[in-house]
Amino acid sequence: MGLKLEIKDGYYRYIEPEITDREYKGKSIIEIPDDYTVIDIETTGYDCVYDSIIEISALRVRDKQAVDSFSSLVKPTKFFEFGSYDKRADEDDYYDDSSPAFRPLSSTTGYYYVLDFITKLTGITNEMLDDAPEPRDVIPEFLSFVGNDILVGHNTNFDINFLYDAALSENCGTLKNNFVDTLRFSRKLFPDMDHHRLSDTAAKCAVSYENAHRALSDCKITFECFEKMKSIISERYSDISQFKRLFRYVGKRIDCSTITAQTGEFDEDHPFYNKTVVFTGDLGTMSRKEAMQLVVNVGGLISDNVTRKTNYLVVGSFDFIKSVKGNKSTKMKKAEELILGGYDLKIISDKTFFELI
DNA sequence: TCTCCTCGAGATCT
DNA sequence: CTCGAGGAGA
Repeated sequence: MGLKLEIKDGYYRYIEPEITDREYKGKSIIEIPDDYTVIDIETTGYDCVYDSIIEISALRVRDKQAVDSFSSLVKPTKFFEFGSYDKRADEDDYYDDSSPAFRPLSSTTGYYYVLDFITKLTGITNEMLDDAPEPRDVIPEFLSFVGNDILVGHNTNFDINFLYDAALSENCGTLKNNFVDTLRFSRKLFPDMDHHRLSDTAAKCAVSYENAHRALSDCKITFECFEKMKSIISERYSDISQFKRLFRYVGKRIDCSTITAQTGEFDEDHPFYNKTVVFTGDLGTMSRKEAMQLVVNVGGLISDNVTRKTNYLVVGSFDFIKSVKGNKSTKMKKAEELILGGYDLKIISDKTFFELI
């Protein structure tokens, strides 16, 4: 969000989006440490290129207990020219000219830090930020407070990116810490929940959500949620490796054997009756599973791979499948070989398939 | 059957 | 960002 312009030396200029690879950034890890530091920031918006950090907090935890905290407002590095265009101007919530928070920061400079909806959300006003410490002072303090701890937060990647970039631009060290994301934990532990926002997770964990949306409050909420989730993990799994397995990469496939006919009677003259059909590529309007179901419903057989038993290869589009070499998939090449070898196999387009079915 | 890759869809952070 | 779907290759 925010305008793509920055005021410098009395002029404004457009900010070029910088592409940073954040090469020293830590990894999102699945661990349940008893010693760690919870972090949270408030910002002027979602976009770390156009928005600024306005508050940083951290809560140090030792042996499952909160033992120390850090919290500071931060003077924004980017700001808006008063009255300048913003794409969200049409949305009522974002502007309220009568609100004191909307007043320009200074009548002489005529720009402001936070839009009204951020003040409504966090309670942080332009006036508060006018007196806030500079990032060149806050960022080093923050980095020294967290040290080498594992960082914990809800969707922490958001915070880490802002903080990493801030450390980079203030030239005061690098945020290399690995981090644990309570959002990922919440999704795996409570898969039935519709949403896994911090508020939802707190409700599920019976943690008070009062005073939310100030950085230190959110650290405390996140801390309590994390400890609660840790105890649920200990109850539910005999060791952490079982829990970690939930996050393990699994190449999920449609299990053909689970797709069975929804009717008992088949038309034995149907072109797919008792024929083995294999799909390759994207069918567009229909998912592969649905297409397989149609085949089985007319008495056909389905399989994942082209073999000598295959009778039809249905070819969808490869437009968005970059891993296909030279416009032909392995299944297609194999089918062509088999046809040359005299097997009863036809390659048909998805369009033909839908006509036949 | 397993792993790695790429893509799109959907969700979360302020 | 994460995750699922699906192609490729071992």
